[in-house]
Amino acid sequence: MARATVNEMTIMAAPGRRERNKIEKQARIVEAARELFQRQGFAVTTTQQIAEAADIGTGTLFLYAKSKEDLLVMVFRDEMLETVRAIYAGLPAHAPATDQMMTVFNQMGDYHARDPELSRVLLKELVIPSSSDRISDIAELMDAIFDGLTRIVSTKLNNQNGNAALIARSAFALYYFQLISWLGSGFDRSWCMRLLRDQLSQLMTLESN
Amino acid sequence: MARATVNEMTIMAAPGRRERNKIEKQARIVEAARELFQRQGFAVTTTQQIAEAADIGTGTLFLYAKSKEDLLVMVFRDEMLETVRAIYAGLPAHAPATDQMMTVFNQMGDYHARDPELSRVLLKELVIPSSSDRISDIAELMDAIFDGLTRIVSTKLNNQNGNAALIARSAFALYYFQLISWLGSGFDRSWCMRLLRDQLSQLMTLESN
DNA sequence: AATCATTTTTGACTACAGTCATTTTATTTG
DNA sequence: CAAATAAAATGACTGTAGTCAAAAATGATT
Repeated sequence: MARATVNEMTIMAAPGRRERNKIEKQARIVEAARELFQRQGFAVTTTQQIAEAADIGTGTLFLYAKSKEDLLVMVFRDEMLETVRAIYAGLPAHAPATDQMMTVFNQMGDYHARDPELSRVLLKELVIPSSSDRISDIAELMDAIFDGLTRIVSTKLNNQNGNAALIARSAFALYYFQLISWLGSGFDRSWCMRLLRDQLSQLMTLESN
Repeated sequence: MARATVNEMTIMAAPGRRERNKIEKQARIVEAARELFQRQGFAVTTTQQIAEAADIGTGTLFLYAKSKEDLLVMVFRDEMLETVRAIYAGLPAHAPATDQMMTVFNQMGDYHARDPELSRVLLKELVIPSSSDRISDIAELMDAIFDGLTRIVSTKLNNQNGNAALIARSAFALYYFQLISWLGSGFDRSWCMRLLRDQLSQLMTLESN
């Protein structure tokens, strides 16, 4: 009878009402945070402002993000994944491995150069995340980058692919360190990039003989 | 006469009273901070507590450190420099370069393992320092590490030393990234170290042929 | 529909880092 | 030595991130 029907609907919509509300709310929060961080900067934006813009209570915000910094990672997460994929997609196919890698890293650099202030805070949080949720998010992002690099390395490599993964990881570590030198310690960007190129080409020379 | 004598003394002690007070006060602050951070942990220690333990006013603290985190870097600065020098001094002389480097990095790891919680906060601050004073401090520390690594690399290397410096820098970048993976993202320490060893030996193989 | 149980939201509240106008202390000058 | 100047210290105060006990919303059960 009617009862059964109602139950069915309830069950079908089960991962529904509440779940969807949460997702939609989370999206609102992230959007509000993005807009405010980008327009005003991280430091001057208050969590109150974000909560207000997302039309939720102060306390609610911290059910969705562990901290203000955590929020910043949420904001960047999708955008960075997207960016990384776009970079790999538009890669000149038949260039030497070092050049290809430098193209990737330069474009990632461009991305951070759009708002160095914000990227600085982000980097701090990427290094030591404040929640385990964020650790997985970051791992996902890094894996995407690793995979791309591994592909670049292995196509240019005649030997086993166990090495390719290791080299890709090394390449990323080298990039990361230069990123920190640039954004964190104020070294000149192009100086860092030149150094990185030297390091990468050294890394690749080893394997190509 | 008396006047002349007084003037002389005043002049001789000129880089004196005030300067010495400041230096002594700074030392008291750093000691107080060290003791409290190590005994209680960074998060639960308040700047009030530190000021009180150093026997100064709340506001005075921030004339000597730009922030609570800055204070932590001050605490670690000398101790780390010391540690690094000790590590290099006690290095087994005739081991392969990779082994020597791993000895260095393992001992640095031991140092951080004593208080991972504190090292986590420290690492965050090393990556993006909050004052330019600290940038120089950190640069000094890193240079000390670089120099040692460069020495290791160049003794084991037949070719030019321009390469040695570059390799040393790469080696450190690889270490840094594994340190972050371990302390920041919770990867297993020995897993990170094994990976690092592979990366380093790959790096060194390149040059030895 | 009414009741109960569970999950989610809320904003008043707390604790604390960092600031700043005022006061204290050291140094210089007449 | 006293007055004037400069440097350093101070602690009451502010703004804000994050908490938590109470309330509202949702869903289940009869």
